[in-house]
Amino acid sequence: MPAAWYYINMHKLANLSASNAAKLLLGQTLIRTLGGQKISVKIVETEAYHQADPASHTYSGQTERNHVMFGPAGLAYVYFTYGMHYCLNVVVGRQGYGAAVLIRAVEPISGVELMQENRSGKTGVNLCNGPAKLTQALSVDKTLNSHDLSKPPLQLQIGVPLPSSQIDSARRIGISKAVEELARFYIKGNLYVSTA
DNA sequence: CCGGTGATGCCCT
DNA sequence: GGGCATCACCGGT
Repeated sequence: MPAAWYYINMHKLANLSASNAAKLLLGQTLIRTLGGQKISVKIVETEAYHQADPASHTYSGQTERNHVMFGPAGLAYVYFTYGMHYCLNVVVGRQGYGAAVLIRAVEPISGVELMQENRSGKTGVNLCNGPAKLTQALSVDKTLNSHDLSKPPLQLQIGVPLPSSQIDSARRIGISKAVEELARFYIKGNLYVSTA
C-alpha cells in the first residue's frame, strides 16, 4: 500500500461524515497482534452513528460510557452490550462531535487458526460475520477502548477506497430508533456480510 | 429455513 | 427498572 494513501485517508476520517467514513472503511485492513501472533482481516460491513442520530449512543450527550466517541478520529470505541458482548467502532469526525463507525463484519486474511481458537471452534463465515463475533475472533474487549488505531496491538490500515459500484447500503440492524435510515454499508456479494 | 427465546450485566432515567 | 448497535440454540416447517 502506498504510504501516501495511509496518511491522506487516516486524516480523512476526521473530515468525513460518519456515513462517508463508513464507506471509506470498507475493504480496509485491521491487524490484531496477540502475543507475537497476528490476525489480519478485511472490513466488509459497517454502520454509521453520529450525534444528531437518535440511534447513536451520543444522541443524548456525553457520558462516561460514550466519551471516546467525542474524541479525535482514529480511536477505537469499544462498548459492552447485552450483558456479554463487545462491539468495535472507529471514532470519526471532528473532535467534540460524537460520531463513530461500527465494524459489523470482517473477512479473514491471515491468522484464521487463532480466530477459530478464539471462537471456540467455529469456522467459515461464522467466525466473524457479526459485530460481537468479530470482537471475539480478534479478542477485542474493553481494554482496547480509546486505543489509538494507528498502532499495534490493533491497527487500522487505510488504503485505496473501494469504488462505489462495489458498495451497497441498507437499514441498520438491531436498533429501534431511526430504523429507516440507510446507514449500513457493505461490500456487494461478500460472503462475510452479516445475515441478521 | 425460519421465528422464538434465554443468557447476562451495565448504563441511563 | 427498562432497554440494549447480539449470539446460539431450539423446535417446527
